[in-house]
Amino acid sequence: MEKVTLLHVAEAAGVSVSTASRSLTGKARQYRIRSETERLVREAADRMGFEPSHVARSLRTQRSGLIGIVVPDISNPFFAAIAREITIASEEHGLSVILADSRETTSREATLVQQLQSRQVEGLVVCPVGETDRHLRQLENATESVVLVDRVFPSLSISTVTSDHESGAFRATRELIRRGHRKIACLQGRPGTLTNDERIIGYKRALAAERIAFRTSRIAGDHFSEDSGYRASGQILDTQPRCTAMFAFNNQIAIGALRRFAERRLSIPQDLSLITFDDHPLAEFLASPLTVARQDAASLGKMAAKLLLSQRSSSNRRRSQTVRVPVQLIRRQSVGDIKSG
Amino acid sequence: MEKVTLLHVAEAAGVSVSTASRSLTGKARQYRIRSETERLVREAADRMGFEPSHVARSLRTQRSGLIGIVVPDISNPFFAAIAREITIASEEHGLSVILADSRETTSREATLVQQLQSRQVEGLVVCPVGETDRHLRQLENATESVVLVDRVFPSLSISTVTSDHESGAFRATRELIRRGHRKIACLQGRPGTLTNDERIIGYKRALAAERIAFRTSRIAGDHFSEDSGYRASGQILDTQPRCTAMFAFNNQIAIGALRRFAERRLSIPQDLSLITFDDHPLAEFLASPLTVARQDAASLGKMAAKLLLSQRSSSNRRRSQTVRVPVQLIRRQSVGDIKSG
DNA sequence: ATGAAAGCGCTAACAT
DNA sequence: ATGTTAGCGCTTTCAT
Repeated sequence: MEKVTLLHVAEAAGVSVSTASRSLTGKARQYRIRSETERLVREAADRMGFEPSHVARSLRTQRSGLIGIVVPDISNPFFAAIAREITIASEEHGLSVILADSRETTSREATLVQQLQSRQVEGLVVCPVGETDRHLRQLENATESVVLVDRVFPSLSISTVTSDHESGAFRATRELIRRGHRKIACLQGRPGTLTNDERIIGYKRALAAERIAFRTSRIAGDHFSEDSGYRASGQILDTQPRCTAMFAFNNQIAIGALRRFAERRLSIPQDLSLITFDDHPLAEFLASPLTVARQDAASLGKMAAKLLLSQRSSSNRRRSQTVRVPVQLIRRQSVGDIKSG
Repeated sequence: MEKVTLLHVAEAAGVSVSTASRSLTGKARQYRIRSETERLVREAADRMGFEPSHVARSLRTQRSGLIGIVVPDISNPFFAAIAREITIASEEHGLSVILADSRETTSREATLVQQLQSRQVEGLVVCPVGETDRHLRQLENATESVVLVDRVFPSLSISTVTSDHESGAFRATRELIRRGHRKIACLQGRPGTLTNDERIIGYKRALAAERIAFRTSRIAGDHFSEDSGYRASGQILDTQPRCTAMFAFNNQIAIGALRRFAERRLSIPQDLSLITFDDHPLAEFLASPLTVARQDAASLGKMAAKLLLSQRSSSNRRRSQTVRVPVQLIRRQSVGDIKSG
């Protein structure tokens, strides 16, 4: 099955490549192609199973019709939801999406971004690993439009959209405090990332508001992963036995903690309260339905798409915008009351 | 920021494009480029921020270094796991992956496959919606290597990998029967798909083995979706009140059923038993940890990658292979005993 | 109403 | 050890 090119179709239809091209790309009217001729070309193309080469077209037009998305973990429902919204919006604009998973690895993220760029993507959405922004600096003056989502870098002059992490964490922590908890541990994600550090700030602010001392020893964990959640919760259990509540900084971390609690036969909220950043489709059906600070992933995705597509068309490319999306506290049953005193 | 091409780099380094190309693509040795020259080119490229155009390269070499994956729903952990394994294996072979989500829509699937083909992908893995195979027939004699996964079409001469659905469903149903259930409903997926229909066969075979009559009225549902699971479970509850167990044909359907049960204040397994096809990372932490017929998504992905990559290199392109992956029954607590009599 | 031809950026014969 | 050039398949300007 050798490939059929436009030239083959043109020959079969007895016309030139230009006429063939114009007939097949809907420019027949514009170029006053006889409708009879157009029909001939279309039929030939169909008959021969012609598939235009997007590669050649992209090279010629300098447009790929492609949007690139890079996420740290596509199996995390949070990122899947973001990617989905961007995909839907892009398709509405006749663009297709290519999705890449950096697997929480900065070097892979750098490679993927480069690859996407050299595929001529017209837009690029990156949910960065967040560790460092060195490899993203070049995006500041990229030809394609770029949006950073979630673990963004405010120092870069690139449009960003992320949740209001500080306020979300503040409210989550305050919820715990209101229910009588004073010794609250954080199962954090990757330190140094905006999302992690802002959540820490929110947590501290809530403690301070109630004059509860902050203790470094109540913070554990190093990645936004199930494994980190598992290790961190074990560490807290071992070293801070008087903690009555834990605050998991994302859904993966929460799963790790859940695994640890199950292993130690600890039940929630009787033995320990748990509050989590990020909701999950199954969160309400868990043995103890999770109380969460819910990020609106769909809104994050929609906003990212909006910025991306508006930058693409209009001239406000160089104006980098910043969007914050509110976080919603959803009370379920994983937080219990502590009798004061 | 106009784009820097190889020509610019070559000029800056004071060499020809060919020398520049060879220096940058690691062919310096092969072409006996002076290492001094090579360094010059590399430095110029770095300094100027040269990004080679993959598009031009693909057009010239007729190779894209791209593998395409199409799945019906990337936010389903089952498909995410498959995609991940294929991605990992592909990257090991220096290929990058472009992932597309058909959102359970055949027409979108057809478009995506076409798009990927015209981007010159060297390999294509499709997890079809499964409704019809018309749009996939042309893949039988495609130039790139193709593998179908999950809801495959055995009638096509394309390599396929899928689970042993019949045996999985047989064992799931038998488990229910052994625990004393006789009136067992199926919350099915999309009828007509291989995975659905083979599971129905397994279910019927298990009933027959115990001389339990099969009733069409105990089958409900029409899609592999949460919504279908929600509707189907409602229908069964309303029309088949004496059913003591339900068999959900995938994890999404199970979530829908869970939602329905919660709404009706039905608890599992006290009021009703539930068994599910597909495991889920959170399945064990649910209020009633799910007993499941677990598909080995990682193996499915690995096998698909293996077939894909072996077809690509070797000459056994035209030999289409079929792989079946075993399904494992995992007993947790969502299935309870019914006293006989 | 259609054709010829240039050229997108790269690689790889084929020269030196 | 390096340069020249053809050409991948398409779109589009410029002719006619």
